Amino acid sequence: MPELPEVETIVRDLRQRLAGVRLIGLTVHDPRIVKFSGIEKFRRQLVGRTVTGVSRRGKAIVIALDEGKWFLIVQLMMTGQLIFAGHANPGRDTKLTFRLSSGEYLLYNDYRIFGKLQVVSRCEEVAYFQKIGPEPLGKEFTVDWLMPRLRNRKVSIKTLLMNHTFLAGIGNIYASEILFQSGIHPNRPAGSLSRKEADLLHQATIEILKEAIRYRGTSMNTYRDSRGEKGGFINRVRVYGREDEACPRCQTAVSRMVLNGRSTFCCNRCQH
DNA sequence: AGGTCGACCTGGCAGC
DNA sequence: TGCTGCCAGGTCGACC
Repeated sequence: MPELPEVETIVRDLRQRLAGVRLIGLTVHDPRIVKFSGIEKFRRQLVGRTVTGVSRRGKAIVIALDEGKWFLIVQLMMTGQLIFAGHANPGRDTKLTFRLSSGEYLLYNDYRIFGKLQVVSRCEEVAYFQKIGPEPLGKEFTVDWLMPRLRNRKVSIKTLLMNHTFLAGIGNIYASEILFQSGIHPNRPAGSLSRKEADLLHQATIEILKEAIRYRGTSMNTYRDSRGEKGGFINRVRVYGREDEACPRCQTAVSRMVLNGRSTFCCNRCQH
């Protein structure tokens, strides 16, 4: 479900509402969501600790506890949600309920149970952090970084954009949107991009992600922010999920194809 | 090494 | 109505 803009939206909200808040209780409604330790250990690692910071790396939420002695790492994967509630009533998909010292509750919902929550003392212990590439909105991501890394790659540029060991945080929706914005066809071998095209791709990546954060992300289906609200970028999506609708640039029908097993949307006339 | 594919899960929906 | 098959925003490991 959530990609970089959605996770960033959630992180900014959590930072406001969780800073200085103590976790005073934890109810596990579905033990299958506790995957990295036993339930009792998981509870002991969390209950009584105070949130001292919230940040993001790739699509993972990093919640610092007790001045960074511990970290709760949350990967929402496809269908995870972190939602504040004024009551403790779990919904059908609620897997965890945190009771907060602020009087609120924080629900972890996840109907497919793909999500991962783990408590570590050092973030480097998390396998995902060991392998992901740079942040697309960070200083390291420049055309000079990008260009040599495209060279000789035969994989489609869309598949490469979604590869988190290459670049962190871009998933299926934004890969299609970024390529439309760049005028580059998703099918193009990554190594075939010219310097000019790499430049367009670099610009579009930053523009689209920033715009999506400004609109609080995209809700195709299950994404909700920490208030339980949908993301506003759904109204600004150019091609994703718009098969047969008019391309916003040239009015040609948007086409859908499958690349690497994932739905991919583009305009065959605007994107080369 | 780089690239591709299925597995992990559940539920909604289209089609018959 | 009720069944079947397909689809879904991510990540990992097995395989070629």
